[in-house]
Amino acid sequence: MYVKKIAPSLNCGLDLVGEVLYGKWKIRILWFIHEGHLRPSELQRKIPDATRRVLNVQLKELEDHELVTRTIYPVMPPKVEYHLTDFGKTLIPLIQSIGIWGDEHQERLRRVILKKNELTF
Amino acid sequence: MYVKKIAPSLNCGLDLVGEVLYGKWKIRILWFIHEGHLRPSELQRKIPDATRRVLNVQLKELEDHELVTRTIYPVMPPKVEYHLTDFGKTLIPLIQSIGIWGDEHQERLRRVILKKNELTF
DNA sequence: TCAAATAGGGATAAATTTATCCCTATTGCC
DNA sequence: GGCAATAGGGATAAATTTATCCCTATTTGA
Repeated sequence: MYVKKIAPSLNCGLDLVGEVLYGKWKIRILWFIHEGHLRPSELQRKIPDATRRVLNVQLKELEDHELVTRTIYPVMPPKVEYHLTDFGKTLIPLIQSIGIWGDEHQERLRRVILKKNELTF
Repeated sequence: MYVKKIAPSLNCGLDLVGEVLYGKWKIRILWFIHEGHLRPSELQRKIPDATRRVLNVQLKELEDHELVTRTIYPVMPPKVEYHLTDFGKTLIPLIQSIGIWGDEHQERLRRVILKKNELTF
């Protein structure tokens, strides 16, 4: 496991949120769990651009940060479900607002993002 | 300048938001500009944990993404001001909500973040 | 006259995050 | 019997992001 060398900034609310939500897929993971995609394999299908490995890593961090719980069912083949904690649920309205903002400004966002990258792909 | 090798995911609103807000200091930069800290040197004083260099880099990206404008005053010593664009201003309510959530859950966030890192520092 | 403030960029190193690859185990299905 | 689905972890490479260091220029003030 990677061990940090630089202490995080924890000065204000925004810093703290950054520490737990900063991760390429974390917000989407929380959203899809909220939508009822509870099992790792379902999440992977919903987020095909993320590798299985990185989903596991980020789920583990979300769990450590008490935003989700992990339940293991002792069956074979293995079955695991993630659920939002009450704490995690309090983030849903925020994530929803962010998603709505992104959807509303979709065309513009797509344009400015591609403009910056157009030489690349 | 760094050129990306992997195409970004641009499937949904959340993906798009991620592309423009993902950056260690971007949200805080937007917030402080909103608060009236318009000049690079002021921003640096507000965010001492970020280096001058990385602030410049992230401000440039925010400008490319049309969230802020950069105004150069032809005076000496140089004076530059950043302002939110109308587009950028539409993000402020979201950022405010995020900050409030972080402030409200400050103790808990601090605890879970430090728990994960306690072996490190 | 020298230091500090002002703004910013290039080159490179370091830190961090993601991706790739491979391995474990069990059950049901063809 | 072999293959897919299930869940996940270790080791390592690659990608990406941040940090460090140094350089340009000008004016004001000590």
